[in-house]
Amino acid sequence: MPKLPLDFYQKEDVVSVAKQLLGKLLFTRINGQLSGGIITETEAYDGIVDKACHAYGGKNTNRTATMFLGGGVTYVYLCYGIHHLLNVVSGKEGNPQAVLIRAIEPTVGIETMLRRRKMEKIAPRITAGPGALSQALGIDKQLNAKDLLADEIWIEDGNAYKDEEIVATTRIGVAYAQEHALWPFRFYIKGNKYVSKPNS
DNA sequence: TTCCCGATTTACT
DNA sequence: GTAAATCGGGAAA
Repeated sequence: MPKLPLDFYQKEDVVSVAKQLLGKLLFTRINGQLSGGIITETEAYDGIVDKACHAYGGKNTNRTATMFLGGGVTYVYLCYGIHHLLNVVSGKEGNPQAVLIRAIEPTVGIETMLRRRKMEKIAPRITAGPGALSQALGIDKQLNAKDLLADEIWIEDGNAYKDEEIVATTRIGVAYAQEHALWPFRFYIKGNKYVSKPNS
């Protein structure tokens, strides 16, 4: 499958990008180890107007500078001192929008993922959840601000899902964002097992 | 420089 | 169901 083109990421509508990323194929090649799978769950972070977004209010710091880049690069950061979270930056340069990749369904390099996660057997929890997904794919801060059209981490075209096959609900872990925590910016594929929280 | 806290996961009680 | 792990960013001083 071909990689997604730059203009896919540079659309200004981050919610639409988040929905379209469902069913696409995310891959990493770390130290020659290829692994990846189908994106099953995403969340949108809508730049300066979104209290849950790190760049809310136009906050541009060492960390958030990555989100101000043009769409088509990664934004990886450490959360709770333990977990690396993978985002895809979208929108035009200067507009700090991003899509958090929360879960994938593994298709390639499953042995590699099992080893990284110290698991013996495949189970949905291997890549269901943003911290778990990053660990399985070998993602850490070294992969921040990488070009998604290069050969270290990239996304290929795949399935497109219709609205009725997508569930839209509230984001997770952003209660501090007050009323914005209620925005239905989390999307996942209906019925898929590789989703970070129990379907409801 | 100090202090507080997080876009989470996992191991316990 | 609840809590501990763990470190770097960001705001205050």
